[in-house]
Amino acid sequence: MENNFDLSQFLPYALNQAAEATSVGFQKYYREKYGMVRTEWRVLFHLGQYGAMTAKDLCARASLHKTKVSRAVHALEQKRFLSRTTQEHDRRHETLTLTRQGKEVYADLYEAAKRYDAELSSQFSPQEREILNRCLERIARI
Amino acid sequence: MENNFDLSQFLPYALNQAAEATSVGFQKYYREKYGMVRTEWRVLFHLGQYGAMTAKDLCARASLHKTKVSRAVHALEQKRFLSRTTQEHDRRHETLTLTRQGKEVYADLYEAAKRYDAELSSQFSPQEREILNRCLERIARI
DNA sequence: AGATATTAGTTAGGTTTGTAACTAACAATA
DNA sequence: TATTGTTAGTTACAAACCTAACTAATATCT
Repeated sequence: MENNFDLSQFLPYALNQAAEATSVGFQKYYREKYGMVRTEWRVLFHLGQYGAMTAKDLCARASLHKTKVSRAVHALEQKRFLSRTTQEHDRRHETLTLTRQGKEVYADLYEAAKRYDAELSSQFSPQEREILNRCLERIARI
Repeated sequence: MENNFDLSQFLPYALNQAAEATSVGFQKYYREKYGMVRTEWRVLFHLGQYGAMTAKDLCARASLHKTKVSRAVHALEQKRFLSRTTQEHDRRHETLTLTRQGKEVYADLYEAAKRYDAELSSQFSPQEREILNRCLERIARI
């Protein structure tokens, strides 16, 4: 068994370590300021970026399980960050929309994310950053 | 607010999505074959790659919390994949060592990981792969 | 030596997650 | 119009997790 394969270079492992390392810093922000957990942040961000949609759409877009989304939506509703309206033509669907407050929170987190990302990016050359993005995107679509 | 910053390019998010995507496939393997969960796999791999060590060392190396390690060690002990021996000179420390069976499992998972990694890597040029590794390593050390 | 502090690892209690079973609304078929 | 199937979203229960408090062993200080 040749020893050419190191744990630290095993892609799933390296990705997890890196993801964990970067998440911690940002998590602190939305957690302390708004009492949100990761899934809630994701749901909020998706709604902020792509506009109102159903929970189903959100699941597909964010690769989140429907139970996770269901709970996050409930939590965000309690915080008055979003509201739901049942669709008339099919009462099984409900449209999720950010409230004014939700939009404000989104805007704040958006700016924070941009700053945080810029800070992280400063560790890379433009070429590295470009390749990194490209690779991550490709992997996510597996 | 310029729209030059997309969620899918936010590093923590992109890393998490990529990590999740790659983990699923491999997880299936050690889960179904050995009934192991992620932390157990990590502990086993660290012991396999770097040899016997204490739980404390493992925490530091793998960036895992001591409670997670404690439980994983317990589970792996139950499965007879590792054994512990209290150190004579300081009875608070216990050395974790893979059993013969543990080493066999490690060897199997090692080969599986290598195959899986090769499969993933086939999606990248050598240059991309090199830069990706380098970037991930740098991020993990934040 | 005796009191206090530190360290390695475990346990406990509340929270979050994951899987599976559920409800309610609609669709399709007979 | 009953029956059966499908779909969007929720709930229940068990497993996993996090934080904090704990035990036992050693180190330090007086």
